[in-house]
Amino acid sequence: MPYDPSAFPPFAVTVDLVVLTVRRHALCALVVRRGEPPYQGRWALPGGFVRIEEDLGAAAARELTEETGLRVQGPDDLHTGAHLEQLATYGDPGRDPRMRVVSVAHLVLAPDLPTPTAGGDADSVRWAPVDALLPSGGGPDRSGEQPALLAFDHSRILADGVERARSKIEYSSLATAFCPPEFTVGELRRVYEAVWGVALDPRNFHRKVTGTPGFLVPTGGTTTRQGGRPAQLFRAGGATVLNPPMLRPEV
Amino acid sequence: MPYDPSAFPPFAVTVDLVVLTVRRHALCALVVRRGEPPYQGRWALPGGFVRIEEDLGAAAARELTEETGLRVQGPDDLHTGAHLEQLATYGDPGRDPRMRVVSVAHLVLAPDLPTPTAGGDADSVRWAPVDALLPSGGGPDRSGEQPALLAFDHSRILADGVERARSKIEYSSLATAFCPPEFTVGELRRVYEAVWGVALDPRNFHRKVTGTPGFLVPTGGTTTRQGGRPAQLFRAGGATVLNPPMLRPEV
DNA sequence: TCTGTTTATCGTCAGGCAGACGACTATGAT
DNA sequence: ATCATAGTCGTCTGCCTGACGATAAACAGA
Repeated sequence: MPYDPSAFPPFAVTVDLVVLTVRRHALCALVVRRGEPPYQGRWALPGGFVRIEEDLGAAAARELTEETGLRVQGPDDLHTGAHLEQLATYGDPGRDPRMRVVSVAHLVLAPDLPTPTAGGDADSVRWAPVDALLPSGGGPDRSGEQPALLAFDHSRILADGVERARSKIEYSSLATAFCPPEFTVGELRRVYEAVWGVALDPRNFHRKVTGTPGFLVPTGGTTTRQGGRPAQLFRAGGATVLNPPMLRPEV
Repeated sequence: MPYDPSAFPPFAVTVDLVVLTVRRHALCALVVRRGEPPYQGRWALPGGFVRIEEDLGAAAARELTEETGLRVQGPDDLHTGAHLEQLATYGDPGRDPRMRVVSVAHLVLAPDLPTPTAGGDADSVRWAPVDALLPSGGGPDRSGEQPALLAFDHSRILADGVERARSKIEYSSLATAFCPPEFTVGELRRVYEAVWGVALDPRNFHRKVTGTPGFLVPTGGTTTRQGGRPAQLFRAGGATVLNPPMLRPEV
C-alpha cells in the first residue's frame, strides 16, 4: 500500500488504566463512575485521551496522577511509586458507540493507599474487589455468565490485567509493588494469597522468598503491626526476575 | 476531563508485524525494503494502516496475507496456519517524522516456507536472520552499540518480538507453530535451539517433551528426512501451557 | 558386506527444589 | 498465667532436571 498522508483514517487514541492494589486481603481495582452517556452511571476504568505530543506511557502516568494522585515509580524513587507497564491495545470497531477509539491499556500495581480521591470528585472513584467486578473469575465454565458490570469492554481489559498480574508475580519480584517500602515476609505472602486467591504455606513461602538471592533485603528493623511475634522488615532487592519462579498451586 | 467528541486529537493507527520463522537452524524475521522516504532503501517490518472499520487483529492478518501470502491459524485449520498475537503498541511522538503514528505491533510465528513473495514485488521482501538484524543480541553490555539497522523504531519492536517468542516457548506449546503439521522430536528441538541460540541435550529434551501430557500426539508414522535412525512423527497436542515449563539454560 | 556416521530413543544416577508438616519463638490479649 | 497469633527454623519425601552411558536403526562409502 503506497503511503498517502492525506488518506490515513483518523482514530481517537486513549489510555485506559487497570490499577490494582491489595486491601484487606482482597485484590482490588480502581473504578470510576461515568457521569455521561454512554454507560452513564456505570463503573469504568479510569482513562482519557492521549495528547498529540505525548508518549503513551506518559499519558498513562498523567491520567493516573490526575485521577488518583498516585505517582509512578521513577528511576530515583525505586520503592515508593507505583509500577506501570503497558498491558494491551483494544481497538474493536464497535467498542465505543460514538466513534472509532483505540485504547492502549496499561497496568498499574500500587501499594494500599489511604483513599484515591485526589483529582476528580470524591465518591465517583473507588476501589472495588475484582471478584465483585469479574464474577466468573473461576473455571472455564462460562455458562450462565452474567452481563459485564463495567462499561465498554472494560471487563475484558480488567480480566486481562488481572491475569497479567497473577502470572507476572510468579516469575518476577513485582509483588513487592503492592507492598509499602518496608514490609514483612508475611505481608508479602498475603499479597500473593490475595492476588492468586489461594492459601500458601507460611513456612515454605518464607523459605522460598528468603532463599531467592536479590529478592528481599533485610533492613534490620522489625515490626509487630501484624500481631504475633515480631517480624523482620525487608525492602525489595535488585532482582527483577525470579529463577526458579514461584509457581502458583494448581487445582 | 469531560468528553468532547469534536476535540480529540487525530492519530494514524498502523499495525506492524514481527514475523518469525526458523530456517537452516537460525531464527529469521521477515523484512521489507522501503521504496520511499523516510528511510528509503532501508529494511523495515511489514505493516500498514488499519482501516476505519477493521479490528486490529484483522488488520494484522490482512497485512500478513497481502505481504507474504501466509494465512493465519483459524479455528478449523489448527495445524496449518501461522500463530498471530498482539505484541505491544509503540506511540512515541517522534517515531515517524511525518506525523503522529501509533503502531500496534503483532507477533507471527510461522513454519518455514518456500519463499515469501506473495503480494509485493519479489526482491523487496525477504527472511533475514535476527542475529544480523539485532547485532547486540547478547548480554547487557550495550557499549559500542551499532546504529539500528531497521527503519523507524523497528529494531526495538523486533527485539521485543524476539524476546516474547523466546520466553513464550518456555511455558507454552507455541514452538510447534514453527513446525510443519507433522514433525519429529528432533525437529522441535532444533526449533528451540534456533530460537534460544543454545544447544540442548537430545535425550533430556526427548524425555521432557514426550513426558508432558498433551504436548505431542504421535501420528504413527515415521520419517528419515533428518537422516539417521527413523524418528516418530508427532502433531501438536491440545495442551497450550507447559507445566512445569521448559526453562532455557542459564549462563 | 562391513564399518563409520548420524540421529533417535531408553536408562541410570545424583542434586535441587517444592509440598507436607513438626517444633519452637516472641509478641499481645484475657 | 494462659491463650491466640504470627514468625522462623528443620526434616522428610517425591518429582524434576542435568549429565551422561548405552542401544537402535537408518545411510554412505570402502
